[in-house]
Amino acid sequence: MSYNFNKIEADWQKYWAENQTFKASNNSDKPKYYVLDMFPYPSGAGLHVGHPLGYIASDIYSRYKRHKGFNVLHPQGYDSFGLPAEQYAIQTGQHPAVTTEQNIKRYREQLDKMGFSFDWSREVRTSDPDYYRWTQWIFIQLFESWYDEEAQKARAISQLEEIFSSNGNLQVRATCDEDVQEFSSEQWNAFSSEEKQEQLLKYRLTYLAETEVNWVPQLGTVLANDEIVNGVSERGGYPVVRKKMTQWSMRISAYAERLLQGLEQIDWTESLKESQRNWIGKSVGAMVTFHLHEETLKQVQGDEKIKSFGISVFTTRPDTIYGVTFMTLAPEHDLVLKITTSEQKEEVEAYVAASAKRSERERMADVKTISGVFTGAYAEHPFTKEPVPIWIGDYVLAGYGTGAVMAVPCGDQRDYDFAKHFAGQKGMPEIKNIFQDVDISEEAHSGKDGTIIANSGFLNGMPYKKALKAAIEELEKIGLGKGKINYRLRDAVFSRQRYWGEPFPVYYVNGMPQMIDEKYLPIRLPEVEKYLPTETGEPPLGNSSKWAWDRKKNKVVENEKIDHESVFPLELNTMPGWAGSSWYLFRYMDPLNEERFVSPEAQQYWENVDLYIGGSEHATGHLLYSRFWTKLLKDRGFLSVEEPFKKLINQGMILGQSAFVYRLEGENTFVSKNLTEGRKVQPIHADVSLVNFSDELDIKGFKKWRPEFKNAEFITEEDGTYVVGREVEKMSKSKYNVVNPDDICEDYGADTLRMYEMFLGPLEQAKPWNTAGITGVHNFLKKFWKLYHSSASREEEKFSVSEEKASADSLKTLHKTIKKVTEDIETFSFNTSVSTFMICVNELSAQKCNQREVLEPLAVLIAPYAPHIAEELWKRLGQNESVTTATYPVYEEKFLVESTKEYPISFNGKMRFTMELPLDLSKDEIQEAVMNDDRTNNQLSGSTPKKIIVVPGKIVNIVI
RNA sequence: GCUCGGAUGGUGGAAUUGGUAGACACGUUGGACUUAAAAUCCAAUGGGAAGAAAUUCCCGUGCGGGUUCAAGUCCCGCUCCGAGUACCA
Repeated sequence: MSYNFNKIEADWQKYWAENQTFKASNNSDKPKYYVLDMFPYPSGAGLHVGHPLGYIASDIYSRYKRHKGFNVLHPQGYDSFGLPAEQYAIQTGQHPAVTTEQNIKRYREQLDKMGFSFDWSREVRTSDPDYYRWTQWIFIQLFESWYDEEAQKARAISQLEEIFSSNGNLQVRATCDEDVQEFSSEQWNAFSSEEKQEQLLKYRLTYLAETEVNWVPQLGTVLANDEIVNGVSERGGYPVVRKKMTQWSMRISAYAERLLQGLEQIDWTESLKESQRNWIGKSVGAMVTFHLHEETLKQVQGDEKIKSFGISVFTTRPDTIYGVTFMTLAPEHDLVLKITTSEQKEEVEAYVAASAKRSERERMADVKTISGVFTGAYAEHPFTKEPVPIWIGDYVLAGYGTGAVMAVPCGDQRDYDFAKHFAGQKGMPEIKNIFQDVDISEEAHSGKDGTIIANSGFLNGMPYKKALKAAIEELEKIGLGKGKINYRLRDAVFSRQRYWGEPFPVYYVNGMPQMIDEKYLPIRLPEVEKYLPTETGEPPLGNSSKWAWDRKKNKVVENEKIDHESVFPLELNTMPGWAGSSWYLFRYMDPLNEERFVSPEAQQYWENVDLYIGGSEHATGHLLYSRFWTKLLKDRGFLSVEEPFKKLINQGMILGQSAFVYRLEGENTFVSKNLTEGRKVQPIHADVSLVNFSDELDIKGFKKWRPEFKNAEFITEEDGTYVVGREVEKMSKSKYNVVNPDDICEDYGADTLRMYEMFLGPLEQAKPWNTAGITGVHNFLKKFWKLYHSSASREEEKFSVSEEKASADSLKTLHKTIKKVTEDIETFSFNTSVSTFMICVNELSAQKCNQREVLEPLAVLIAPYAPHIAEELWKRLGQNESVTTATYPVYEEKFLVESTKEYPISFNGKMRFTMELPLDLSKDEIQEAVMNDDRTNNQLSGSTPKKIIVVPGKIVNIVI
């Protein structure tokens, strides 16, 4: 029997399923290893060959670890809440749960065909109420937590209440809203319970607040910053506008420092860590208060707050404070209209109005244009007490720092450009230079090293570092500033005005949010007629007639029962896509637990993910949020680990090879690629399945493909073929370049697909898919199969393995292969191990090796890569148990010991010939042997070498 | 602009961390088997020059320098491509 991969693969997939071969146990004496893939969103299009790349790599590693004696957890599930199913529901009325279910079924079929060693008994789906019950529960934990900056951890909100009632909030160092008012214990205790709730909300790690959000009208929802790319929505590419809305937010900013520091402890790629560092955006500097100047104070008479607080700015360069030439406020800054003089009023108001109208996108697109207006107002320099003119300009962002900057043109290029642009105008003084011996006539001096501060009072003569420290100390002394660390990381908006997501376990009493007791979770998604927003503009859940909470009966009841006494309205928003994916890794550890999201025993056994494989597009979204939730759950005592993913590898994208046909403009005639020159043609995507390996189009198939091509004419090459153009693009339906893994499995088998995907190139690298190359891998597997079989005739192939001793050459080949493949797996260089297998099989075939001594370990060695063929051969070798239970072969040095070496002999660094010499020769002996060789004399042609370098075991180089 | 990657035959990609550049595969060409095709097997294949031939020589890892007996690999300066980020004070 020849290599019948379809049958073999179906048989073994069935065997694995029936025997639960890959079921992981939570009790084992073996060391544990947890391998996780980023779970997929089950889209309607199914999987294409790009998706499994990471799954194949993680599967190889999982299988390898099992052979190495580890108890491996390798689960899979679905991120099944999400926008596409809901958009589809809006168009067709089909319930998202129904389409999601169908898509999952299709995904599962596709995944099963590829022979993955997933423990499906642990499958999770984020849209399953038994799962999102715990997402809701975690939300409640966030609500019941505050961040204690003293202890650098989250604590229970009840402890905060105790502190308030005994000491007020004056001594509390917590991460909270900016506008918290100060209160004593007496004041706190006198608050009504509603007032108390209102205050606590400013401390909770998830809170309801009116924030400026990214609103996408076309999607009818808000999105978080990481879901916006280049000013448009990541999904769909719709424009984003700024809008103030009351939304749930996550106080992730509390964890900024720990999220940053934690990166040092984990084994992720440097580029990924760098993305997170940039996103967190730590800058160390100082807050400085500029009081308003006398003249300006008169103007804001009566506003005591402004009078005493002035304008605060954040700066990373307090050492340059004497270089402050002016100040700039963001146009949205609260103070702008209050301090503007009547003279400047008209101009300022016009500017504010104009910049409010500009969208984020416009502002971003147009960075070069410098604009701004003088307010007519002046602040007072904290040290010199001199007046400092106050400007507004939209290069200052309202959302970062305080929305105001002290402008030091001599040290900051943007301030410099602004100053130069408005030089000579009213309110723009000469640029102050406070750097010793530095020329600033052309540009600002932003360097720090070696710079000496001058013209700066007490800072004169100090280098950067010293001046920085001295300035902050002095500011603190006079009470006008203090050292401060600022982060770019914003709190994350957590509400979505969508249907297909987790409902919040929240109802409202007098507008104040209340958590539903965890006993009554899950709060299930209600049924709705329509998935669009309501006529009054409320989120889709507003369409439900049964969406109210009965506090006495503790259940969801009809809206008409709302009386605000015992029945209250429920939250209409749902949670964002990243809610369920922020903690799913822990659920796999204990997926059926009905008491907890994960039991402490299961979690402490599996700890966290040892190896995580997925795409780099989640760098600042999912990967940051799940780190945040893990830290919170650890702080609150529910987890024993600080980080979710110890090691992370990003797999590169597999790109499609689009095919193009060239249509003569305005005609239905297509010109073959090599004849397009000089003709006006339009390239059109053709389906890649209509093109063969030699880029020739199946003309008949093309005519049938789409009705408009039925009568198409073709100008072909001389031999009658039509050649298409090729281009590498992202794989997508609309480009007709999608290659389906099912078809590959059908034609070549899953083992071929698995090995070919690995063979394409390094895991992390993006690479184009080219089906043509797959025959190489397929032929390799056929040759591999033949090693274990004898063929008397073409049809008759019998299993045939000899029990005799293998030759030294064969053992050497085997052990060389074991060594290389093991090293490659450990370093995730799967592409080179496939080549190594090919070399091995080529060598063993040439040696006519068929000894069990070699072929048995070889079957185990290849099992992680090509599990089906390995199982079949293992069985034929007479084994009763699955090959997955076999121990990994051990490489033995003794088989590789060489006695001679083929020395490259080079002249002036260029290799001219090789010489086989015993390895135990000394330097001098080697030199002698080389110098006595005729070929050496030939190369020298009479001259004497200047120098001879001999590196025993490596090379000989003769310098002439 | 900044940050991080990358550039090697017709193609995908190897190269023990300074030591035989192009492993392995695809493609191409030639051959064997076959009535024929497919499949399979064998051989050649970085570019160029000389030779009947074995063979010999020159050029070659994006570009320009450098270090070294020896550079795809290390150093300096550029070009191009990709990813992330974007007025972050």
